[in-house]
Amino acid sequence: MGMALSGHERRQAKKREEILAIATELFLKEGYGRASMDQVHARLGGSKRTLYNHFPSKEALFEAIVSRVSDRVLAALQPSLGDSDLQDALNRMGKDYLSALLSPDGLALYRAMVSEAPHFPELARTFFENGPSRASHHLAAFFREQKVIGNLDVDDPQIAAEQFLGAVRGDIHLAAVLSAKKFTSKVIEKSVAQVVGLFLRGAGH
Amino acid sequence: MGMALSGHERRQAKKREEILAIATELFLKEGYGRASMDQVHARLGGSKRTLYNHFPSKEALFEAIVSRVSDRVLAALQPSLGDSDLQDALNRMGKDYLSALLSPDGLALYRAMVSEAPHFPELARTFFENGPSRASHHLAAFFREQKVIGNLDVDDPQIAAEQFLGAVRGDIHLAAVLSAKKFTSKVIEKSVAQVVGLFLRGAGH
DNA sequence: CAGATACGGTACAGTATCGTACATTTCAAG
DNA sequence: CTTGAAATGTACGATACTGTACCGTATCTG
Repeated sequence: MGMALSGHERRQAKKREEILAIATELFLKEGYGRASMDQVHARLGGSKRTLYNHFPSKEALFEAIVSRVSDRVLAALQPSLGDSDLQDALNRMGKDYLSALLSPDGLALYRAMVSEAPHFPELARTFFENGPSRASHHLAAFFREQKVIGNLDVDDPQIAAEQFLGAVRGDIHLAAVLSAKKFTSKVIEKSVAQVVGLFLRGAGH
Repeated sequence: MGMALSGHERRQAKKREEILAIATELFLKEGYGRASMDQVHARLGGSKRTLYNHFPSKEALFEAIVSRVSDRVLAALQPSLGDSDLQDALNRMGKDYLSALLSPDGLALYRAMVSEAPHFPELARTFFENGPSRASHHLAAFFREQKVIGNLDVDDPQIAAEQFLGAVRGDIHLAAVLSAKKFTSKVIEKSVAQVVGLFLRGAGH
């Protein structure tokens, strides 16, 4: 790894980044349907041919964008489940999870995937696997550990994890997706704390 | 109510229904952006002018569609919380709620609203108020009753209701939205049952 | 320096979009 | 039967979209 890049390759990579940066902003803001290659080209300047040299079609450009933003957002979806207190771990985990979902990129990515899933089934599939599914599996593994130790008593850790995260999303996530209204971290923390409280009373010890 | 309809009014109303039926199918299947007035006109037959006489613009037609489908779907979101056993009531309620969300119209409506919320903020607002918000308020009222009776012990019934419904949705709803995969009622029932079980252990008595 | 490669700028094809115009025809009411 | 509203059929504007063609310029490599 770390292959030396020739001048042309560096130049090409730089243009590619420039295109992706501009197109990402536009696509996430306007959505796939309303964003146009002409708009990308207008903000990018230069020739339309270079744009189509880097990305042979609008779909290809969209897929590249989603792939990049996914990596950026979904990385924050499997936060540290440290070895501290169980309650603290769940609280921090829930807060990080919800914060990632409510970030501008998180919301835009969610909208884009829900909107275009029927036309990009493969993309939707990998999004689900690497995003929500991965997050719940991560938490489920933690639940299994805690179950072995005896800190937790749940039937099916996998389903429990999915439902814990669902409860954390609550109505807040959908409200944010629909209205672009901001939620303070106070509200997030309080909501998460109540989920954790109820969950531990139901499954703790 | 029950105003006598003249012949012209009946005729007009019938055409309006015909347009709405065709357009609803198309818009829910293709989404607002990909569906076109020309497609509606092609399937409808007749003149384009009549189409535009009933609905002055594509946006107006979309709003009428969403309003109708909302009424149809969201009616099933506040199912009966009968006066029977608490556990049974929650199970039946959760199953009805999730079934409505996973119905073809429920999924299509959800996709449409998430997709177009930025461009139809007013519509998105009423959708949220009459849909998810109303459902959680309905359940919260039930929780308050049960709290008074002493069957339930929750801090904030409203938040508890939102989180209960969020847990019921779990990952199933998103998976259905993204992949159009069907879920059997067996899976739904089992998932709901586990939520109810955990919830009642945490907040019961 | 010579040749290859990427980039710039503009024009264009071909199609699709929303919405309108206009002359004609069906249909219900008085 | 007369009158007026609703529906028809089809042709258009005007614009926007994706993707291509052509030709000149700049930048890196050998």
